[in-house]
Amino acid sequence: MASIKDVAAEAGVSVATVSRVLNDHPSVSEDARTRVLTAVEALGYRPNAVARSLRTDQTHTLGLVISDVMNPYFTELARSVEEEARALGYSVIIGNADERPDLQDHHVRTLLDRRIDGLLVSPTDGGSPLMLGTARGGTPMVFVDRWIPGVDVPVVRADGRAAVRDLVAHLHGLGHRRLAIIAGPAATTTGSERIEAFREAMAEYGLPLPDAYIGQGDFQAESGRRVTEGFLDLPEPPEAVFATDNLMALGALDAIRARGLRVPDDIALAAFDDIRWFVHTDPPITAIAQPTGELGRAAVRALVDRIEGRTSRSVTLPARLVVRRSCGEAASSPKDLRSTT
Amino acid sequence: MASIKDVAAEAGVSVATVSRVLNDHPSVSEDARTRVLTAVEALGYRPNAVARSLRTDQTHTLGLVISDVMNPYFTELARSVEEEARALGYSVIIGNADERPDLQDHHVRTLLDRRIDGLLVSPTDGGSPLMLGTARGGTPMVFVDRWIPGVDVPVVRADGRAAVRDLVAHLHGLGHRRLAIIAGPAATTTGSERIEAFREAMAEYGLPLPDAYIGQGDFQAESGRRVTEGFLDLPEPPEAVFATDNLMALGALDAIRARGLRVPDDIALAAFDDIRWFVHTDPPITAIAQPTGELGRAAVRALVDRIEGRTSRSVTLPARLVVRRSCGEAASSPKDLRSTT
DNA sequence: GATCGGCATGGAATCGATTACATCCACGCG
DNA sequence: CGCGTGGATGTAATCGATTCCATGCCGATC
Repeated sequence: MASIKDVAAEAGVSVATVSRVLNDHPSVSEDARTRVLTAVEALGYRPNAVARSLRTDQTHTLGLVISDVMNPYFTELARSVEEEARALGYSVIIGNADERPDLQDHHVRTLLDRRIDGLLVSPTDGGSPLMLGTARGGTPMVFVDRWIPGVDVPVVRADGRAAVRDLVAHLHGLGHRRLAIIAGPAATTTGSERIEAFREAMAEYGLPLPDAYIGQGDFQAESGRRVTEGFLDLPEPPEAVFATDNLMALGALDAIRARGLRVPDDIALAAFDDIRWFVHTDPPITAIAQPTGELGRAAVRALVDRIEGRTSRSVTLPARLVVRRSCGEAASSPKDLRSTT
Repeated sequence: MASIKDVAAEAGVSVATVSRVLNDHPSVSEDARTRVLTAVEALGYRPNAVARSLRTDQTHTLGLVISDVMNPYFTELARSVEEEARALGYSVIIGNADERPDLQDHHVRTLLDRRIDGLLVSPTDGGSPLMLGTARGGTPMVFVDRWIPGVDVPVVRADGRAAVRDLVAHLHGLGHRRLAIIAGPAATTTGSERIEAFREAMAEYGLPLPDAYIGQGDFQAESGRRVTEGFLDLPEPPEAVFATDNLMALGALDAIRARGLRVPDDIALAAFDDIRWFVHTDPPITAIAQPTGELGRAAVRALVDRIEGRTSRSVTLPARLVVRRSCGEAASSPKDLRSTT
């Protein structure tokens, strides 16, 4: 592979001049510029990003550590992050933590070893020493979706509180009184926030929320199935189940099907995170939709602001309830049959 | 951030000795080793991967250029690639081409600029000059899922030919005679292979395949919708539609729903690529399943073999038909209600 | 006691870029 | 005509590692 030295030799100038042309420094003669560009073309020269990074201490790369790539919500997030980053001249390296703190640490470490310019994290847990150290240690960082309390890092997320209240209102309006929830890990902010919002909304409607109706999941499908089976085994099973993420909703659906029960006739189901497949499930699933793409883009903008020395602030966007048929009584208009992209 | 020089100073040895300890070179005294390790610990030193890469000309990084991350099939592929790579000591940088040749080229170029050790590609098209040049230029490379004919690069893929024949047999057995196909781009090998296999199978069963029943899609949901609308507008619409990827199947489902038609009563539907959501759609969709995880792992092994100087060969694994209810007449056993992971 | 082999270690070159500093030259002005 | 100014260019230091080569020392061998 041709190096800058080869280009310099070919063009009959020094490497400094080549470098100046490449970084369009003002003081280069027109003659030198064309000679260099011709040589670049002739040799098919491409600057070595590794060498450049070593010298400039910038990699133009962002790290994205995500809780679970197989979760369509995070896939979409990752996609929008990459798009916005590309638009701003950055590449993205994605690390999939698979909801495992050890894997999360592994990815943070290798990303730091690679000297990424900034880190976007959706933390799986309350914060390992490594994560906390990184946040304090000056690496530009932004939390997206989930965050770690007590750490001075901007957070870009959706607030589902109002939407959860709308959901409870919706269920209440349909006559459901015994509502159960499949919660996410308490160590995650989204996990605790969603159940808290649910609790408050239940209280608001004067509905009891017995412990038996609070199932502990881990944001993976299998836990949704397990918890739902527990609900169905109760002497008095709930009339509605609210899964706090889409994968657990999928697991819940599995469990309900396995018993030969029907949604929503036998039991209602709703989910946090709206994904396009929910339109096509049997029945279409009522869900709380986050502005996923906007979240990803805002997170990148906040991070790049930080990297490039500007200040950046936290961003909170609203989530909204999308009513479909899984809680009973179809919505009046047929609009919900459309995909929600 | 502490550098090797700081460690050397702290330990009272030269940088050479520090480097030897870190790369556990045999000839280092026990004394020096412990002094260095203590210093490393004390300073929280981590080697700078950028500098190391510049010197050794190895990044321990693989590039993965994928046609479309939002496609669950590729998401799963990416996940298994990352897992196997991690097990072998490599990181992965994913580039999402979004089925766009220009984006694909963009990612190949930036990956090469970063001097990745090897490239895994699922090409969107027949091969840009850049892609062909890279393949010829000695960068270790492996094609996965799709490939470019006439290029000397190992291919890791699934062979769907037998499964497509099984599908046609299945449809024929259910009494369907007018079968239509939503094909992928002819420029992709999977696109052309699938339609060819379908054609052969149709011939085998003595079924005609008029041009009107061959729709041209692009592996994205929207094209599946458009093509299916065309089918439904025909004076004699098909009795069954075979979408050659999961997103186009989703689009087809949209189109069918929009007309108020029902699957499989009014029209049968089958898809290439089995994804876990197909179990939960209304109705569950009959699909051809690829051994996705195994493909990803095999591809990484082949690539790493190449990188590390061993020889590597192409791998072809079989795909298989998973019968559900979308083509009519439920399968006899209820086994298909399980998730296929 | 001189020579030799081998181990531990340090000095310095190197990878491919960027960039501070020095140099040179042309031009304009007093 | 001499000097200052500024633009174009080259030399060399630098980033943080790895690694070749030279050196010094120790014990073994003759």
